[in-house]
Amino acid sequence: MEEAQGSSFDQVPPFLAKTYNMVEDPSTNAIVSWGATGESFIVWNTQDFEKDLLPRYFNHNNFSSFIRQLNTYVSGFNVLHFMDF
Amino acid sequence: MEEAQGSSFDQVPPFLAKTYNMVEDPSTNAIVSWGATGESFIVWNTQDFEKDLLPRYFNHNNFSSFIRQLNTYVSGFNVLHFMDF
DNA sequence: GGGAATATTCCC
DNA sequence: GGGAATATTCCC
Repeated sequence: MEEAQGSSFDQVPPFLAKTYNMVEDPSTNAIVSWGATGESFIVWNTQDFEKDLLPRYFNHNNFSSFIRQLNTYVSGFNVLHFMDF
Repeated sequence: MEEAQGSSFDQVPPFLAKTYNMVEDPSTNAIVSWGATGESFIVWNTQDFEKDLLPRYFNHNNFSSFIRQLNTYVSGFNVLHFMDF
C-alpha cells in the first residue's frame, strides 16, 4: 500500500467534500438530498438551503456563491436541480 | 473636477475601508479604538474583537485571518497594538 | 457561467 | 509574516 494514512476524503478538494457531506446528511433531506440515481442532488428549498445550510459548511449564505464554486469543479455537468416554491 | 461621483472611500480597498469604519465606530471603543496619535489602533479585548466585531465586517471571526490581510496592506507599518487580559 | 479582484485559510 | 491554495464576491 502506498498511502496508508487519512481517509480518501483527504484527496478531495474541501469544497467537494463539504458539498458531499451536506447532501449526504439525512437530517436535512427536506432541504437537499441526492437525486434518484445518486448522480445529482436536488435543492428542495432554496431559502433554507442558502440561509440555514450553507453557513454550516461555508463562510457565506449566498446561493450564487455556492453555484459559482460548484461551476469551477463540475463545469458542464448536470449535477443539480433546483426547486422553488 | 475629474471624479464627481461616490465618496473617496470608493477608491480605498474594501478591507481598509471596513477596518477604518470598525475602528472609527465610537460604540465599540472598549474593544478597539484609535491610538493617541490616530496613527495606530489598539485592540483592547482580543476575544470580543475577533468573536463579536470581526464577523460584523468580515466573513470570519479569526484574529489571525484579520492580521494576515492587514499585513498585505500595511506590511512593515506599526499600526496596531494588542492588549490581552 | 466564468474571469478577475479580493478575502480567508492553510502552512511554512 | 507571507506564499500559495482555496473561497467568496463582484461584475461582465
